[in-house]
Amino acid sequence: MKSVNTDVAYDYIRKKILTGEFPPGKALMTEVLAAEIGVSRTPVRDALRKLETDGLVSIQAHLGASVKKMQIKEFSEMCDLRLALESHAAGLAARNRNEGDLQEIRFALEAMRRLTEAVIAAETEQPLLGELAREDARFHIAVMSAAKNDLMKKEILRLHLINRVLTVPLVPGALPTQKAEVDLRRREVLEKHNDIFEAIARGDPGAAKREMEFHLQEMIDHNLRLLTRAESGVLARDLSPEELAYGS
Amino acid sequence: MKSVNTDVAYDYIRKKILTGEFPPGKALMTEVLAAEIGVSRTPVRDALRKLETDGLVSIQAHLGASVKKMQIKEFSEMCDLRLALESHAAGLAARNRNEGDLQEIRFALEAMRRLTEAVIAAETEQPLLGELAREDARFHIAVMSAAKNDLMKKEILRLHLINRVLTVPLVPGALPTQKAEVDLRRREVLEKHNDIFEAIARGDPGAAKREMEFHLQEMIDHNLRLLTRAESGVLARDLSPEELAYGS
DNA sequence: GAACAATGAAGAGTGTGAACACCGATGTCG
DNA sequence: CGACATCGGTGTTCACACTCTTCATTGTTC
Repeated sequence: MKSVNTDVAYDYIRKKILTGEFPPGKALMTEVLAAEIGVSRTPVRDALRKLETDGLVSIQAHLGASVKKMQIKEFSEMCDLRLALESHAAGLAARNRNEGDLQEIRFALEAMRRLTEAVIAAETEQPLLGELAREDARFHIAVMSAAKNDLMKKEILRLHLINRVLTVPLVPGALPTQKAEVDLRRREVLEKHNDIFEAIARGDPGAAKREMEFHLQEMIDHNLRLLTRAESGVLARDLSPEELAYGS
Repeated sequence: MKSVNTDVAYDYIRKKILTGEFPPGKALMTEVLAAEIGVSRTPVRDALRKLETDGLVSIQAHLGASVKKMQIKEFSEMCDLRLALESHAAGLAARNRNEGDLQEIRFALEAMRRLTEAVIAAETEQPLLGELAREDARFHIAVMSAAKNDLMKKEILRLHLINRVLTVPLVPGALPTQKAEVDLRRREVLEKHNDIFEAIARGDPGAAKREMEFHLQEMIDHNLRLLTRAESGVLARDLSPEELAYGS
């Protein structure tokens, strides 16, 4: 299948969801969307169904579609899934990486280091935070690519996207914290990334897996703490080309 | 969505694929299927799309749908995915299992032990092999249930199904082997299952994970050996209720 | 003169669109 | 407070248009 109009509708709705323009819970009515996009209801229906399998949309018979809204439990389960997959991928990466993979990971890591210091130095962090998050994603994507398992990479990317739809709206200033504390955490995260990189670079699967596992577990705990407190506020960052390309 | 006719079509086609009646590579034409099932083409289309996301069907624009036919590489990647997920789930199971979970796992294990001995004793094994495979599946499903992560369970079940569509056709007598050799392997597999059970029972996540990892890796290697040699022969076993229910 | 490649038409099958049928929700009336 | 009617919206059907494939025919080259 993969027809033109269906793709147009799919890309359109998907982007709106990922940028936060369609917030979790928003009703997605085929007729409205069809008129908005300029196609018939059929390709919109197809697109929604595809988005459902991506995990971005939930659909109930005769009740319509809406942007997926996760419960804490479901979110936590999804994070655990990601932990299992991504740490395994890190182990594979340590085995299968080649020189190009290492370079890509190193680039992302260096960009993160530069941006982290810039963010810590700056007064107003907002614009740089988006960049930092993008480089973070680039790092993780590079690790997955180095694992040389396309199926796994695809699956992890899917989880990343779902993860973002839920966590991005929380980023701004959901939890009131000390800047010094946040800065410390930033440096720790950076060091963790460095540890992961080094384990992969020296070809130590066990260590790479453990480091990634530890890093993700920490991030998950952090996000869960945020989620249990905050519930509103919307701010989206730009997507990396690879993330945008996923599934299309 | 999830409407009646779509579900009917979905269940119909899915069952045909899983029982082997629609072998890998078979073309699935919407019009033919629609007439066969007694509904219109639209719900058939929807069903095929859903089956595509399940990984059982592949669809190309203007070329139609067909039962998924995997390359060795893709199969190997999928197995690795399953390894990552299922071993992680085994670790979780060791943490989260309750008495009921343990009992269910123990039941499946005892049934496997009984059937394994029966198969080894019997001359003509065929009918018992299906039962044994079913109990094997039941064992793994019980472990996943004990992990208390529905998302992960669903994902692993999905992989199990894809796995079966590809491996079941190979089972009969693809690889000519000594009966004594096969019997030895059967006992080893059984012992592995027992090790996994005991690790979960005594609440040792690390051991449970390692045992499951080892067991699956062995199974994967075995299947890959088979796959690289044989290519034909069809024999399907019955599905457990839970496997049949998956996704509906 | 034969073989192969290129081009055209025919056919099969899918993607799309608009109308109809059905279901669930909401509001009103008894 | 409950039952019923109305309405919004989806699921389904059917018909049409389009795309791709395939096969045959023709032209070209060895």
